[in-house]
Amino acid sequence: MRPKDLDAVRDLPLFAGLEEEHLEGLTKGAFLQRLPRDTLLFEEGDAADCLHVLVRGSAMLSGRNESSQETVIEIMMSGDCFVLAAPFRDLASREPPLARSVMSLLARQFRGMVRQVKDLKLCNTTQRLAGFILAHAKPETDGTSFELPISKRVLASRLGMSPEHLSRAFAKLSAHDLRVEGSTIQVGSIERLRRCCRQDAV
Amino acid sequence: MRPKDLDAVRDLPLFAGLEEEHLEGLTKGAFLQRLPRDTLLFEEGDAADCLHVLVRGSAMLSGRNESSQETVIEIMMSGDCFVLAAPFRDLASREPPLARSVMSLLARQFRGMVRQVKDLKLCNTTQRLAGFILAHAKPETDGTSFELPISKRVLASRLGMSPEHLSRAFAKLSAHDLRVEGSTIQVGSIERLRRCCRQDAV
DNA sequence: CGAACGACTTGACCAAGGTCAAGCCAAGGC
DNA sequence: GCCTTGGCTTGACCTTGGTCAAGTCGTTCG
Repeated sequence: MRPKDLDAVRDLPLFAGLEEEHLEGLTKGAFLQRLPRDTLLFEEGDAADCLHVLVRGSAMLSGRNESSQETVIEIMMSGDCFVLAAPFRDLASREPPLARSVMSLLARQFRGMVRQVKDLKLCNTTQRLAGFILAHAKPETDGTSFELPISKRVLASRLGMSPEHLSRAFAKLSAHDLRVEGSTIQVGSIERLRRCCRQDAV
Repeated sequence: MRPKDLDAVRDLPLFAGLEEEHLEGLTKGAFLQRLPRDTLLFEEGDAADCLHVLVRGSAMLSGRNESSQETVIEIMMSGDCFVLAAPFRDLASREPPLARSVMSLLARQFRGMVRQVKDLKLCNTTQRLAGFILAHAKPETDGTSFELPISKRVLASRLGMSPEHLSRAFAKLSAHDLRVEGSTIQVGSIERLRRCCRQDAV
């Protein structure tokens, strides 16, 4: 790695105040990648085994729907770091458990928000509701039922739709083996619900 | 604080593996709050001086528009922790800088996503574009101009609209002292742009 | 018990934004 | 120079979902 690029990395706010020896260790194995445009850096589910630092150019974090539409969730510019999961491993073994816990909690909350952005951009109201129900129906067996933890008014707001439209979304799902009675939801078929999330043609 | 509640807190995954003495120190000043419904716990901008652990009931993280509409961004249930910024202070002084940096970076990325969720739910396309421009127009002086760092197609996707509609949004803003020429944006009046974000009646 | 309230539903209408098609224009290839 | 390509814009049309109003039903309060 060229000293100039290495310096750019070492000067990042992320590494500010780090002792030289620690910094040395972290950047020792570092290498510079020059990537052609439109290169896929990594995909959801890949092992996060690299901390990426964008030295020049831009990169996009994009999300994909069940129906494989795509949306740009965040745009990274020079100096931005991503896949922070990467330094976790090192930190995890060296640092006290509390730091680790806080980081993993933050990371989880972050993923939750990314998920919500994806849903808002790529799913219609019925699909978002179906997704919410799927996430809350435990155990994931046909016929399982659960109580809505919140009022339908609040649920509508959380899902980004009007209360009126939430009603209509429930009505649509009722045609797909879902029973709604007050705040009790009974899922007739997990699979049919999943299919609602995937396809738009219901 | 009742031993039973204290135990519930100590058993949280967040504190898993923590040495007893450290745990003692963290929970020593803890207290249980019983809050009536609809209590406002804290607002954006408040000093984050408490780590909240939800023992029973539910809480909402909600966002508010410039035009003071409101939306529910996340719903917290029993066992959830929030305002993780809180333990930062303690950690920051005790832990190595890297852990601190990673946490603050994660926190920043998290806030970015929250911001995006708010925008998607509460702003129309023109307002989102105006917001993006305001965030990228540096210095924040009338007449300032800058280059779009990405293609308009990608920008549209990032802002959650079709490329066609992005064109129309630019056209609308052109009536408000914004000049667009290729990928060069010139902001005639920061104030007028801000007003676009606030009001819906343009 | 009856009134009032609040949460939800339903219907009619409307507006924001997506889609499709056509056209413009600058850049690159022949 | 001319043609093609790709990014952007514009217009016409349509879908999704919001808004407004009315109605139902269960709960609380006199």
